[in-house]
Amino acid sequence: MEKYLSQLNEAQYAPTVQKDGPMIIIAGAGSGKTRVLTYRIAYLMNQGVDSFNILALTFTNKAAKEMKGRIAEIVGASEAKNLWMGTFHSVFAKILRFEGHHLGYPSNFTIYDTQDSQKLMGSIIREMGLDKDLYKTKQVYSRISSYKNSLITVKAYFSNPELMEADVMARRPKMGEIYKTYVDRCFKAGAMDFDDLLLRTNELLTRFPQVLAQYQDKFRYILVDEYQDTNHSQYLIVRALADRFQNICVVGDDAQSIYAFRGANISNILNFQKDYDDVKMYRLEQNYRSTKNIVGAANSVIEHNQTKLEKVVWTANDEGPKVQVHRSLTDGDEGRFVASTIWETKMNDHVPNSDFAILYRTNSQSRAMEDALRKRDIPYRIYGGTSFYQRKEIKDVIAYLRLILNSSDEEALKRVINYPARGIGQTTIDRLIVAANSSGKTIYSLLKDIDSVDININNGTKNKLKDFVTLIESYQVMNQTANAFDLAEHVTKTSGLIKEFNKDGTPEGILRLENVEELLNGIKDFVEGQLEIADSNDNLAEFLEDVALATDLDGDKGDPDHVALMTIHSSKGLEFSHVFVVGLEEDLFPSAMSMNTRSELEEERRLFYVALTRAEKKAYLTYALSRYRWGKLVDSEPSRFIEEIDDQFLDIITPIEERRINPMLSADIFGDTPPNKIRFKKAVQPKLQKKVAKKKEPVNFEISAPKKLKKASEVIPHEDANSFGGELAEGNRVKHLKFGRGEVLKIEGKGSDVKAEIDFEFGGKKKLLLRFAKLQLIG
DNA sequence: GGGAGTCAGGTTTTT
DNA sequence: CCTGACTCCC
Repeated sequence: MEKYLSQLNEAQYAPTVQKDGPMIIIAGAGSGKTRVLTYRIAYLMNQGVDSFNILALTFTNKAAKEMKGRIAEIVGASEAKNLWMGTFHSVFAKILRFEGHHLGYPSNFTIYDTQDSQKLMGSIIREMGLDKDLYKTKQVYSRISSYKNSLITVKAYFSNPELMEADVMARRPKMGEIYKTYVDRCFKAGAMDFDDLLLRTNELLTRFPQVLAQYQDKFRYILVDEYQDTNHSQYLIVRALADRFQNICVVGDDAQSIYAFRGANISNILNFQKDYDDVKMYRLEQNYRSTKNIVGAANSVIEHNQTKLEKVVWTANDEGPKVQVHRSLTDGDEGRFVASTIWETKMNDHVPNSDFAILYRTNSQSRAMEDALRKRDIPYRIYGGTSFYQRKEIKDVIAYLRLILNSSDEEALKRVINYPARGIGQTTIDRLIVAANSSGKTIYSLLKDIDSVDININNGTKNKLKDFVTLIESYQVMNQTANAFDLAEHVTKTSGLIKEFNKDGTPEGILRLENVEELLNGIKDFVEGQLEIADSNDNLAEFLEDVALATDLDGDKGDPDHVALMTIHSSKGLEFSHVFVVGLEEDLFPSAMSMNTRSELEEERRLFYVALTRAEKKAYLTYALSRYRWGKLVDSEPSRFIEEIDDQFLDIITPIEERRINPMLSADIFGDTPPNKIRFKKAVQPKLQKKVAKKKEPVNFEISAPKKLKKASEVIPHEDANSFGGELAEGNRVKHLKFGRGEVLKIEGKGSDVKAEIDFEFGGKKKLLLRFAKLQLIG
């Protein structure tokens, strides 16, 4: 243990070895807070605290897993195993499995994900006959979610005239009724949504003092990471649990609070000192991660925020290269710049792919990056976005499993009752829902006894429903003895799912089958992993819970040497030696949706701060003058955040090729106006933009279906015939009007069909038909 | 009831 | 551009 403690600096050491009492650690980016948390837990155990008595709440399950691994190295794996570590959602889901019966939930309750919740709300809105344009599912969802996260139950809602008034003013007078129906339906389905996992925990701890006492006694030492991103519901859980022993350690950085949109309340961290007596406050201000230039740039940005705790993040690290700002013409060019920079850096510095991260504001930006990376054969992985478990085919399989485990699960039932098609149509389902609502029974229980239900369904359909029940029941019988893997495999084969996916021989269909296969492998791994721990057959429930709460960050499979692509939100807590923050444009970052209030804008700024401080050695900030949005090329302006960075930390680059193409740009960039103050938009000539727009196409050239090949020919300049004959050879250096200089990598084809694959400095690798390409040999 | 074809509408960010 | 909801015909 001593050996580990000696690795800490003074500021880190003090909070690590403060065993008891409430404490807050304000930890600047890169200041080693994970290390403090890890060693602190090890230290507690070393001081005789039972590992069963420690609860650590992290932001991702991956972070928990990693931390557990580190702790295991120090105190031994068998001890570390007993620690309760994980996200709020996963930890309290586990507790609710044990204790949910107090609240009337079965232990095998389903966890509804966002999609399930929204579908249910959508159908409630439809059933109530409300105007779906007025009651937009997503808006209703976020409204209800925010009630829940603020602990406004249905009852509290109806006893709060102000809330009801607000919804009436928003022309949604039926909000309360939707809320009530939604909650009832979830309950009847034996389902909790994400917010319920916290809300119901609060309910449990409030209504059942003996349960509270039990868990207070269990969790004598509580640690909360990323405290700045806790919402009110989470805050109350922590307060309740920590109330007895007050051994509560929270770690966070107000400057990195980026989850207000899902109810995170920055005042939780700002007011922590008022919540407990005699709070010890520690500050970690030395950054070990990044260079002076990166830290300086990040500091100068966050300076612009009004709401913040005073804190000076500094570093003793090298100055390092300046933060590079790069302008591109389009998002496609931006991608190519990033890809070619990665490629060059790899060549020059011999660094692995995993040293690079590309961070963006919205998931949709990944596309252009992917295309460019693929063209350069740079391995990458996208984190977040539509995660594996959200794919339709995966959700289909999961829905069967959910229904087997909890036949009240309405959303699962609706998903699979007629998929694959078995002659049970919407009309039948609607009638069943009506009958279920009026009788207070679940749909499945009606189905089980369909003959005695007075319902307008013909006998043919009734038989189909009976067959469906028989099918599910046969699975349920199997589940009593078989393990989750065998069951899942059996289900995919016998339900007709595999057949359904097989039906279309398209590449997408094959991909779907592969995904299902991957899911089955995942279940197998899980089952085998579980077998080591416990010999229970009841691992299906646990698997489904993991799936529901899994983040894409959690499982790191495949070749670990890849470039990481993710949203800035997902990148929180991670670090990379080279970081590209792309799409730094007004309306994109800061997002157009977040510029209405100062606090929204400040959150965007904190988000930018998070992005920048992920970088250890070098950061690139890129933006494009125009970008494809909904398939249309849209002009954009550089983000205000670039301007906000102190010039001394920046290195503003304009690609040579761009200057050559458009002299006006170079006039701007080297003119008297400070480069980062220029709005470049007007300097771009419309004509140029059109040409650039066409360049978007080759992106699809190699990777897409054959039908798109035709389009690619439009891209290759063919106004004039080729200026030179067949003397082009591999290794030649050539010059192209648009793509600049390049090296010929390969020549293929013959006659009028000779193609050359050329790696251009501006535009990357391209295959050009020599017949059309205007190439010029250069020395 | 099912399937193919059409059309509007949607992008912040996630457990 | 892509997805899902809707419509129309078998």
